[in-house]
Amino acid sequence: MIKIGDFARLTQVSIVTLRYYDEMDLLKPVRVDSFTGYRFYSVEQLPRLNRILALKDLGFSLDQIKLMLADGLAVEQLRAMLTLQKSEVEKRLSEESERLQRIESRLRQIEMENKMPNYDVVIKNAPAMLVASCRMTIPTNDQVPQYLGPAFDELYDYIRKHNAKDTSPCFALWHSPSDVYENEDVEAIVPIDRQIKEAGRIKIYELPITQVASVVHQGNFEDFTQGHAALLEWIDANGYKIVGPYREIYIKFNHQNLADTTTEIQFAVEKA
Amino acid sequence: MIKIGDFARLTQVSIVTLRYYDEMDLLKPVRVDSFTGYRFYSVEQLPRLNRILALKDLGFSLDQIKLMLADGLAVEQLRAMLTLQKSEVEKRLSEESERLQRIESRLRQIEMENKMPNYDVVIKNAPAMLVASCRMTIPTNDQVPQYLGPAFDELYDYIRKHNAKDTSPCFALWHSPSDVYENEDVEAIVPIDRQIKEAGRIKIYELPITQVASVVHQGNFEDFTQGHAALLEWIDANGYKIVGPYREIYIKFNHQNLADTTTEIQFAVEKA
DNA sequence: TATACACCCTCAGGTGAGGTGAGAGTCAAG
DNA sequence: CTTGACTCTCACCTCACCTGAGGGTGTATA
Repeated sequence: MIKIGDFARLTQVSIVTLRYYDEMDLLKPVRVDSFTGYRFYSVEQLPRLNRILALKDLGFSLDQIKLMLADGLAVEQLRAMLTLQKSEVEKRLSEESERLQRIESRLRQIEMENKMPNYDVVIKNAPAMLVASCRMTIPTNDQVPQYLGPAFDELYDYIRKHNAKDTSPCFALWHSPSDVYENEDVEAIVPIDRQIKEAGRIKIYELPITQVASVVHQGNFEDFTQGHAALLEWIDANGYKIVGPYREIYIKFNHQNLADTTTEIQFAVEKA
Repeated sequence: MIKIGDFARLTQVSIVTLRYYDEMDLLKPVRVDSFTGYRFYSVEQLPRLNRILALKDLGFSLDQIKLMLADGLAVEQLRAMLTLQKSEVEKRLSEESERLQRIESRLRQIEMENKMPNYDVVIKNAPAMLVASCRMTIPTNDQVPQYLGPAFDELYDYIRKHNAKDTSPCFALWHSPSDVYENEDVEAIVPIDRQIKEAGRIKIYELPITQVASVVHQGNFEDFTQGHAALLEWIDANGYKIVGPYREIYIKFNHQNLADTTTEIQFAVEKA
């Protein structure tokens, strides 16, 4: 019979933890004095406690450990739990190593520019949505506004006429690679709230969910290339690769004042 | 002015999280209606939120992020925080990879024996303690009991006579390498609660804190070699190396019934 | 026998980064 | 005026413990 303090010293496990394991039914004292409530342990409990600690060291939760210590658990189940745990640790491992990569890349940027970078790249999922779209070929890059403006007007007119509504900001999709500046294959898109029929060059379809790397650009359209470049650099430095079209989301657009503009730019990416 | 739900959709951050960031003073809505309590955000807040998300992705806590977003923070401090974070991620990375190693080693063991291994190895710190010790050379391995028994008797007699008390179970330290079975250099040790003077072959000193790999053996002394072997195997399979003496801690010893015995065996180790 | 001191108990509350659910108020469209 | 979508606050949950308050227990010493 060993008092909790001595057992704690013996095993190098804190008294609080031992009481917690008691409460969780993981390791019950062999005897609890019904008058004083004192817990008494025995050396025979050392192997069980050590198994608990060893499994905790493998990253299992206390609930899982309780399961694994239950009698009558088949070896097969044990093996399955270990295999599962192995894959989870592998996942965490790769997450941490990507994190490390991101930190190092940001440190390099700070070394070079001697300030916090202007753009923060975020990985997120562009949700699936129903859209009205209008796809076209634009001869030269500087004609993009002349082509996109009317296309969006046409789309908004069309969906209003068909009693649908836009659910979020409109955007453009570049299907051409990002280093092509002639005869670009561009799609003007407005997300809408209900299925309507197609007409002429206006198509209605469900855009699937897509993982994207994104940055937000504020201010003049002309500085756009900076954000664009920062995003491409980040994608490259952090081990992603571009797997789909480039999006420009017109979150806030002010005809009067082009400097008062907010645009999100995104590339569909995957881990390389 | 954007309502919280739209802002959440736009940024792919949950409403609950946005409210939490408001409460934490990380990202305050630009306006809160004083009557309804409705929060209103603006597109100008997107870059700040994206910076928060990017830093969170680097593994920083919200408190740290708040610091990093405060104006007037020098680039030097930023760099320092990133460097610190880098080393912490590196630590976590190596912890996870050791964890993975341990899981794999246990899986291999299960494959081989088709059951959960009998011994669980635990890494812990043997605490620093004041001890009375008696070191000797034992000619052959089978004479160990004949030498250790009287030595412990002598030690317990001595400390009782000098008004000290033992604070935890006695143990033996093997200073010879574990593959030597002749003229072994062994030290019998009893931890005591106060400084007393030395006499003859009895030495009093402070044993320093030591990292050890340990297993508990229950039952017959003869099966001892199994635990011993399991421990050595584990140390090898998990990337540790032995850096100090081998300990045998006599947690429970029963002269009448040698099968009713609990012993902890430990090797001083370090990560290889 | 009084007291000092080391132990032990339970219970409440905290950690981080949100998630869940209840109950109630707000807003726009039909 | 009702419906349905949206928003608010508040309280409680997660996990593996840790901290502290307030009080009881056990043993050695003055």
